[in-house]
Amino acid sequence: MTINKEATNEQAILETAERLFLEKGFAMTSTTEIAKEVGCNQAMVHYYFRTKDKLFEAIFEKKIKMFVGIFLQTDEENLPFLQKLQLKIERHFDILQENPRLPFLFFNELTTHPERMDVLKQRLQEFPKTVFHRLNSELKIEIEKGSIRPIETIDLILSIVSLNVILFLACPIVKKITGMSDDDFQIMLQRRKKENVIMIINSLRPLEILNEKCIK
Amino acid sequence: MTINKEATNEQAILETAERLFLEKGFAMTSTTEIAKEVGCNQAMVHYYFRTKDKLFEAIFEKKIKMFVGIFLQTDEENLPFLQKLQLKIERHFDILQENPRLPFLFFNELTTHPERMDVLKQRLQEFPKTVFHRLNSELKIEIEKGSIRPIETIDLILSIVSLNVILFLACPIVKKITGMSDDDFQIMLQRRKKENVIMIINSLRPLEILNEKCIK
DNA sequence: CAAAAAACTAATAGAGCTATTAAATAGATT
DNA sequence: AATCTATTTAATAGCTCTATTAGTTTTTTG
Repeated sequence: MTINKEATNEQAILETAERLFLEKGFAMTSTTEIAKEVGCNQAMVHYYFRTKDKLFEAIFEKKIKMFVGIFLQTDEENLPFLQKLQLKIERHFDILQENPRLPFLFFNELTTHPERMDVLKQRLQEFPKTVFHRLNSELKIEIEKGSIRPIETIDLILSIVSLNVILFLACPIVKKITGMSDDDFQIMLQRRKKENVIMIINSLRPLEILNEKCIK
Repeated sequence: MTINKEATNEQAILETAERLFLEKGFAMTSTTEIAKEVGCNQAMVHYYFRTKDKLFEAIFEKKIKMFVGIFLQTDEENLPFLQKLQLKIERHFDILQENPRLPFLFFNELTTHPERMDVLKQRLQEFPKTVFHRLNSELKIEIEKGSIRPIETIDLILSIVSLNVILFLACPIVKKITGMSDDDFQIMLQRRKKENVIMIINSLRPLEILNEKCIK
């Protein structure tokens, strides 16, 4: 019990802090509040983590590692391009669903504390150089074959991230404005996951007619 | 000069506050800082706006009005559906380009201060009932004609907003990670505006082959 | 020009927050 | 049991922030 408890207090602070930071962001969460929720003295938070900032960075870095790690998974699949793409989109969506508040935290903290981007950049060093280039070369092949329309790799990535992320970012807003229940929102999420795949893959089809008819 | 200056001080506070709130959010901006930037006494901020919260809401409501107002513009256009859609997407993107920090402010403040959503909801009352339904009925007609694939109206709206918004939200992150200059970013924005239109419109084409080949 | 109103400021109350310190308690070790 | 180490706490220094108050300066107005 005691050995457990010793490990438990530091862990409890970490977990509570994570929850509160994700809920309300760094600025709106105080060490006092964290301690109150854990049920310990406020000084304990500083005993284990020295500063609020260090506590945050411990959590932030962990989340970045987790997030990036999954993308660095080697694709064991030897599938056609579009099927691989579909799996990637779905996997990305799944990660978000498991960490629905992560986009908020990332955008919010990286915007209000640009210096935190250094951790991110350092952590992401190899990310563009592997994931990006892998996707890039596969994409170029498909475009040359004419099986998908011309598109910049960065645009495709941005579009996938953007479509997948929006509902998690807008979740409180959508719920409030539509008066939707949690269950309804979950249903919407499921539909949205499929819709995003269709959206992306359909949007990659060669243009032809479109050029004449719609885009000036 | 004096008459000008009197009107000027309140105005200066409003403008400076707007800039700082957009830059760093509500929590990270103090009335002391606003006053310092304006070059006036900190009590002035409270003289004109009583509380920091009221000052924020004055700005927030103005921004919402502006943002919603543009969408409520009657579409004088009597164009084919897809061309109208293209114009809407482009107009939406333009508004964002003129207010690049607005998405950050909206997502950030509505998430950390859910009570602010009441202002938004009240302000948006007729928005869904006009814009949404107008798009909805036009969309259903096109779907029945078979000229575009089946899609929920809310999904289309979310996709447009999401694709248009992402770069403005991710701006600091993208700049930092890619080391891109401001000019390069502007170029990217221009490309992205076109890409989003192509993306959306292309993604609305009927499915057929896709169903068999790619989506299980 | 005198009185009234408006604009402005210095000072500060009062609250909350981070971080530290010094002391107390509990657990492990010899 | 005595000592040492790790954990925990109370107290508080020191800071920053919001908001108010009471008084001063400036502008307007009769």
